[in-house]
Amino acid sequence: MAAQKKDAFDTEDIKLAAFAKALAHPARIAIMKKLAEQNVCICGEIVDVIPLAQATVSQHLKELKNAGLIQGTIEGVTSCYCINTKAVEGFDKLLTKLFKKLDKCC
Amino acid sequence: MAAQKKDAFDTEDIKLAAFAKALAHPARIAIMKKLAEQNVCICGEIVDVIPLAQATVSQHLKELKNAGLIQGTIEGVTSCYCINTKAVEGFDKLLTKLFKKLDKCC
DNA sequence: ATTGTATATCGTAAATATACGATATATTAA
DNA sequence: TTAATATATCGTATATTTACGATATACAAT
Repeated sequence: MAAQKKDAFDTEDIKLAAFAKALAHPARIAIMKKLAEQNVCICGEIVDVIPLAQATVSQHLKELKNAGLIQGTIEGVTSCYCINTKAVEGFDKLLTKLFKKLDKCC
Repeated sequence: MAAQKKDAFDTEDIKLAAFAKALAHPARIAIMKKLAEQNVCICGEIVDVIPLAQATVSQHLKELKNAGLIQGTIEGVTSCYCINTKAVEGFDKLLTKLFKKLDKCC
């Protein structure tokens, strides 16, 4: 029985694609790196490092947050972001699984 | 000396984002998986497995090709695609580097 | 109370992505 | 040669993304 045309995508593929989409912009990669470097959650120094307007950076932060890759909490007048390790691990897991498949091939 | 605002993104971040973008759609994840499963390069059976019109699948294939993740060659009336292992390895390398950073944090 | 600062959100313009039917192209089969 | 088949490309509609300035919000400092 060969693989048949389905009427929808696998949930796993959708999840992985969503994670990939979250990283599909250099600004968001740079944000993740910055958050990792800082080790502890940092706030809007991110804006100072990303070559985009404050509003745009805020938008990118929101997208990473929506994807679950980062968390944000308000601390007084500032906003603190940090990496959501759990989610990143989930992402890593899905990717490793994919790459393992890819390695077996060709 | 703190990190300063740059006028552009890191080349590496741009590269990684482009790879991520290539996988930022469930159809393209599914295509990669299918190509990996088939082990050898396969042709348009992909169309039979992806829940999208032939033209749309062709478009997604083109994007994966443009990103360098797959290669395509014409074999008579059919078209054969296969995974570009070199590129996938490059992607994996960049990602591993990123995730290593992320793991150190929080 | 007023001012300043950090950040999010709004409104919006422009670019890109997604999807599909229709069509073009190229090869094989009859 | 003609017909059938596989696939790419075109044209196009719609949705989403990206970016920015302007504005709102909310706290801190004066």
